[in-house]
Amino acid sequence: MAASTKPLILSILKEGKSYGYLIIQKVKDLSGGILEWSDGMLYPVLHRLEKEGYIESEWMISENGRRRKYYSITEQGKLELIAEKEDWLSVQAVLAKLWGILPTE
Amino acid sequence: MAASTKPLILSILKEGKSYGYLIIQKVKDLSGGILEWSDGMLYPVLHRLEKEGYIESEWMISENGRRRKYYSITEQGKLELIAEKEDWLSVQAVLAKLWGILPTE
DNA sequence: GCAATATACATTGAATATCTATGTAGATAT
DNA sequence: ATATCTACATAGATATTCAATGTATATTGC
Repeated sequence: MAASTKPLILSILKEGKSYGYLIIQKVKDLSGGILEWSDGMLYPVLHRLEKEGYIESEWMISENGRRRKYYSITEQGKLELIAEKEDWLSVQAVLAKLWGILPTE
Repeated sequence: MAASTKPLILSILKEGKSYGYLIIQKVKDLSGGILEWSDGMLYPVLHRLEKEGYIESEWMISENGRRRKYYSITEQGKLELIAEKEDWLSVQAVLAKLWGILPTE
């Protein structure tokens, strides 16, 4: 389910700028190793989100001389995240009912 | 987000057989009117899920003479639902962390 | 010093998914 | 009568997905 990439990426970037490789690590980390994204899957999504204006990028050189493309969320991206969150929680609420579990807050 | 159609449809059919039009009503109902699926969106998904063996169908005639195609979940579909549920909850758990809300159970 | 691994980004392209528009048809309500 | 509701279906343009492949530098282990 790669449909979850959008809210996940936007949510991560809302916490501060990050770059492709680190985002993959972060997702793996937060999920306890369950979610393992490939780079070939992520980069096209980042490019698309940038093209759509939800995130923006800037090249930077890290301490060790490695080049990285840092992404940050835009104002438009923050609005989009709010909409994505609403959508997600709507579905989540229905599934929670069907599965007999508590809805999130 | 039509990626949620699969777990939603399988979850609804796990509660008992149903048909296209009623599934749309059920989703609208459970979501308090938020999720409004079009029939042109749903039917191809039903056909695909049947082709993949997760659900099966039979034509029936309702009390008022209307023809309906009832779908039921298969054993394979039940297994798939378990997997889908796991996937969903994995993403849900990560989003819950990022959003600072409680994870579902 | 060399090989293996980790870091870091990018694109191509085939396969698949999405969903609007459109069509059919009978039932019910006004 | 006519509008609305019930009920299913497909075509096809558009978008998405992701594995495979390619480039390049840094670090670690031996």
